[in-house]
Amino acid sequence: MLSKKTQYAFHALTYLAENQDKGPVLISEISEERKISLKFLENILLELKKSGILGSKKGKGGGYYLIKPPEEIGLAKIIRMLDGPIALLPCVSLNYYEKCENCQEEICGLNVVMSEVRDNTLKVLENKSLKDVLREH
Amino acid sequence: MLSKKTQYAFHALTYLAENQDKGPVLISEISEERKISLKFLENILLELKKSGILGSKKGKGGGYYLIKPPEEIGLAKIIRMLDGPIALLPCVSLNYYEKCENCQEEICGLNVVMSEVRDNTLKVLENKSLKDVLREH
DNA sequence: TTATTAGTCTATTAAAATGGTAGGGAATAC
DNA sequence: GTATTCCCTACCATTTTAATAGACTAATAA
Repeated sequence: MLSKKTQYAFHALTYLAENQDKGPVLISEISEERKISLKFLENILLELKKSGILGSKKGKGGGYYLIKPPEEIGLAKIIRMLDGPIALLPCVSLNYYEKCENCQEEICGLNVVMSEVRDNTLKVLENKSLKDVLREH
Repeated sequence: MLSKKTQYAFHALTYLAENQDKGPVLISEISEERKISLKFLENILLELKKSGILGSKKGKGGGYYLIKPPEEIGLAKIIRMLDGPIALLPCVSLNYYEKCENCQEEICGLNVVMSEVRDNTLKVLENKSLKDVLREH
């Protein structure tokens, strides 16, 4: 399951996407509209900024904003940034690969099946963007 | 990611499947062969027994054994038993459904995408059995 | 230049989940 | 009846998760 953090991130990002025309949006506005703890949301948005998805502006008229159009922000990327691996096993993860301790991958049947699961999942997540999960699109 | 518990369960189950002819297998044998902490493995096997996948026999000559042929033990079932939901969001889980707090499912784009992910994942996991992950099959 | 606004950063915390351990109890075989 | 083996309950340490606190910095407006 996705963590609350990632779920909140999706809420925040879709809100930002749906209000792109308004310029920078206040953390507090997103927090109120999407019912997310203000301070928790602060951390999340900061992390998204550091990952290069969001820009920000301080002072009056400031806030957060998307720095790329929604259709260029892939869902898989968002999940990986906040939750880490998408794969079900470390030994089949493309971005967070780790060798299995007590199993030889070459003859491991699980490896094969879990690779298939991963591919099926990524087929969806890598081809869908923020735009695909907006209310109006 | 699957928990260690579930990963160990797969190890143990494949070991049992590969040694079905030998009758009941000792926990300690599985523990040694697959390098799993004995006491932790005890808990796991017990849980699998309670879930109706394994049988056991006490005393000399005792141990654990599969009570169904490997091809009848689906991978999705094993994961759900030990790790819970397979879906990425509670609101798209078939077996552990929970309503999202601050979103209306009818108009939620994430819901649609995550349902698709779930279906793609289950397409694999529900159609593969223990037999499909054995070394020799 | 000062007050205000709004994001930045570090630390802390409480609760839950994870991974593992301990040890006695109960059933079975010999 | 004793050795064997699973059964059961409780416990523990560590990590992760979700959330909070508060001081700090940058931008803007008056």
